[in-house]
Amino acid sequence: MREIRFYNTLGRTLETFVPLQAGAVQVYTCGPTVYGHAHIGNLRTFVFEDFLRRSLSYLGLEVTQVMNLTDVDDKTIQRSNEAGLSLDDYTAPFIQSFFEDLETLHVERAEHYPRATEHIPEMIAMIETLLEKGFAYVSDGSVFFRIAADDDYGRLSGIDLSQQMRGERVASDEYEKEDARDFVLWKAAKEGEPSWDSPWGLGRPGWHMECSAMSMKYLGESFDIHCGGVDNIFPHHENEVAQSESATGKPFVKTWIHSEHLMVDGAKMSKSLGNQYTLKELLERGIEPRAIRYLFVSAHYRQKLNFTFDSVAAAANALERVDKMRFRLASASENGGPSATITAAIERLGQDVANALANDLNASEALAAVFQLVRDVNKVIEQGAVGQGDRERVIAALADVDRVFGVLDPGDWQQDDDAADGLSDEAIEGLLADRQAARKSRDFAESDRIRDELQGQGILIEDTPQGPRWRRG
RNA sequence: GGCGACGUGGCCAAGUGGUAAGGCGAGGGUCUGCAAAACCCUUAUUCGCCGGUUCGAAUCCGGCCGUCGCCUCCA
Repeated sequence: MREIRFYNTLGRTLETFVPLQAGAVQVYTCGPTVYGHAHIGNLRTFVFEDFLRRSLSYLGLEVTQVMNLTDVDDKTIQRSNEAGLSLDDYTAPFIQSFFEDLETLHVERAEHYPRATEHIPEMIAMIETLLEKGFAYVSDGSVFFRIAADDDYGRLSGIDLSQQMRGERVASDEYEKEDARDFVLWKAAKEGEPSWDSPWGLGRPGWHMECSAMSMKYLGESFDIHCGGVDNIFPHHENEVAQSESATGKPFVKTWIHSEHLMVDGAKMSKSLGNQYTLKELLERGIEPRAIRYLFVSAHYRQKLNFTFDSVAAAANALERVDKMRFRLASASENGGPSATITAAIERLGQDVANALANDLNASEALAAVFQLVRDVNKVIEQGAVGQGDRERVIAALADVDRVFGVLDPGDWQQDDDAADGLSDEAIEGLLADRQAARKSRDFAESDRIRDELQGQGILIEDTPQGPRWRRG
């Protein structure tokens, strides 16, 4: 098996990745908090995690992925109250919307999507363990993690809180903490809030606790990879490490992989700038989900990616380059045996893609390999040297690497209504025949009229020495 | 203030000590009735700036300039 290297936030180095169990890999990915529709920044992260999942699988590992749904926290509670709905009724449409977005962007399903509200007993059990071991304390019906008891707190994020806040004893909100640095594991219920019964009275879990308890339930006390956006490094993931390792005495996560943020027009997305697009808003503006996925996948995950309408347009054009090669190939005639050039190009593609992915998911290099194939195949087509079985072999090679990218086959992204409206194949063939007749009699006004008519219907025509070809654009 | 990331052609972007991938865009050519498509060629002697290490640096070290992120619940 090829050596896989990842950049581990824990230690901030590129290191060889060796799964805890040979041949299998466990991945926990922080999911959405379902108080609203996901914005495209959230979706970049989810698409990246999908890319990671597909890459691991492509490299021969069996993946078990868990993505949590945070369906109880300050925001979900506040907004459900404002809406006059129960927590479940309030979050349900956003959960549905989240899954629709994933589907639109062809994100593969994770193995588990645990919901916080369905794992309260596991969280309570873990908090009890922390209390028993002296890593937590109860205060006014809430439970806090005692950071002073955790020697290596700050290992993941590199933040040294002792310099900043130790001993200040700040009362945060209405909760009383021993130390300003301490974070909440269990929040006592306030008036009118949804709550669960616990040894400390009615309340609800803290956010960090949700992820620790659910990841351990599905992946065990120690597992391979934990992902999330960079903003989660501190405090969320730092706190997960603290509470998890304090509870079990074992290493929690081997490799932490964090993806950078999506920017919009060069700025961080924010409500005030009005650049917090949802996927549905972009679709309404006529942007193809396929181009969005390509854009997200084409940049390195640890690099900020600037989303602009120009950049999605460029992404769409890049995809078109692959589509056009496919199109030309499909109508190329076979001459002689398999092309040695194509054999070599296919061999090289597989190697280059796998190597690029194994090197900290270098998507740009992997895609460069795809375009290398496109160039090589184009040349063979141009030379009329496409041989027996070459067309199928190239399509199969593309399909093989597309297990990772999930964008290369336009057929996968066809709108249902595409074939329904517009001209039938037979009608198009008929018009093309008319056009050929007009061309033959040098009636170019007529032939151009037919071409324009077809183009008006979204049918693209290409004339070749072997005759015209067409496709739906 | 603390911690961290980044600055590569018109735009996007790879590169982890050996002499600048790839995509978009642009220009020229071939082909074509004209287009379109494709193919070929061109588009960074240079990688923010200044020093240093080295036979050799975009890649390592130091300084400076600039952009950005995190610093208690935002992917």
